Amino acid sequence: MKTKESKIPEATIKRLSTYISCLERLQAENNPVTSSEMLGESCQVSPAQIRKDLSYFGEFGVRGVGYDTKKLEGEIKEILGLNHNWPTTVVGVGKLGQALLNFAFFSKHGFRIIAAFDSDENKIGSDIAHGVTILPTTEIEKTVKDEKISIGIITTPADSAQEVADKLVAGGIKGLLNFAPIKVKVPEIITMRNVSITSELDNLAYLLTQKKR
Amino acid sequence: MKTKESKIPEATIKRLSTYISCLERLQAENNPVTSSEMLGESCQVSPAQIRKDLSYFGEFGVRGVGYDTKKLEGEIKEILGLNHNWPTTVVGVGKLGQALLNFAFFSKHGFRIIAAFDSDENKIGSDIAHGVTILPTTEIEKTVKDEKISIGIITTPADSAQEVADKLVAGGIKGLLNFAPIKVKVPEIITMRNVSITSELDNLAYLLTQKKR
DNA sequence: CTGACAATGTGATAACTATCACAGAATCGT
DNA sequence: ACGATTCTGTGATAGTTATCACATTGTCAG
Repeated sequence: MKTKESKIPEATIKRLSTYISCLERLQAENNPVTSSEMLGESCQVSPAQIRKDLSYFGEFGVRGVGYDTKKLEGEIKEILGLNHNWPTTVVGVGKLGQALLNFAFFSKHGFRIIAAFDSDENKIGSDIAHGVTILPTTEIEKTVKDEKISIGIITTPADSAQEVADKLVAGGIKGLLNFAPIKVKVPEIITMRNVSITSELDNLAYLLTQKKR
Repeated sequence: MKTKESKIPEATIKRLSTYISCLERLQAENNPVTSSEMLGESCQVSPAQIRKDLSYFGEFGVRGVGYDTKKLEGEIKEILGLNHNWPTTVVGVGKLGQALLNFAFFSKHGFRIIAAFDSDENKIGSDIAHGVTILPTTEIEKTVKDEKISIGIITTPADSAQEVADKLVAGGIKGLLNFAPIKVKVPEIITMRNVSITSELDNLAYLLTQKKR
């Protein structure tokens, strides 16, 4: 895989991820080969867009034929770096944290959950995390350092999110995914993404309001 | 509020939602008035961007002074339609569904949870939904119709998401927010948004992979 | 071997979004 | 009362992303 010099639109990366699941579905439906048109149909993206997205990274199809679904899935996973084995942790074992820990997706995409943390003593050592060890949040820095954990997922309430992020950063975390409804500040070097459930709902409200007119 | 004819960038709408929570924080920190610079600092958006975003909808500030934090928050909620009291339902009372039902945000932003649905009989009538009635999924169509529910939140596993969406649509739902990791197909008239936790994680993996080079 | 065909890969173009820079408007001190 | 000051609102501009259209390349039948 040769990453062509220039920079890739963020939207392209987002779509690559959806292509993976569409390719999985196409395989399950017995399509060893697909076209940009068929794939586009399957994931609601224009065929030209798909070809353009892929062209940033190389040539994966065969002209006049299409794409090998299985091979293309592998190529995209390679591009996204899903074949690295990312040591991951979840901080905040509330309902949302439990939902994530219960999520088959992780192992399939190369994320290995090393540990979970919570500030509630009653949860320490309990079985709610599907086999994952739950440690007190005081152990975050040490554990991240010792286990070389590179990805942290924050599923705490808003008011402890910043504090938890600081601890993860102190331990040497590389990337953070924040579900708490607040903007967490971290040093430039840390890769940070926020998932804002609230803004998705607000967005929906806006679209519906518009439609009424 | 006068919506100027032209169409608004989706990114603008996304940001408006974050402005709300930043304005709340600024108020909590005793700032009755703020500037585009201070607000920008607070939510990591450029001052020019904020002014441009607001300018699509009217004039909300005072030149030489800034914005009344409380008033601006109200104006943005008005723009987004968060004062409408949206009857809402959650389908799928697993961990993620429970997390959402437990989420104070809803009432503050005008979403009123009318009912929740699950296919698991043991959950019907149980107390896991924070006071919200849990009904069997067979009741979806009727309830949505009777209660005039306009927003549906899908938090089922992937394999029942489409089926559930169909029932909601049959009941006359207006907008859907889908958390299931699959693209659900609905008629054009329905407003649909997908929250893809998987693609956020994939995105993070990609960014980290890049950084290594 | 060759020509008809099918679907990719990509340069050119159009559409959209963000940034810049400054004119305009309100406040405050003297 | 007025000039200095401040910060908004916005037209112009630059930058980014998606779409289009077609040249290119591989397949397959006869």
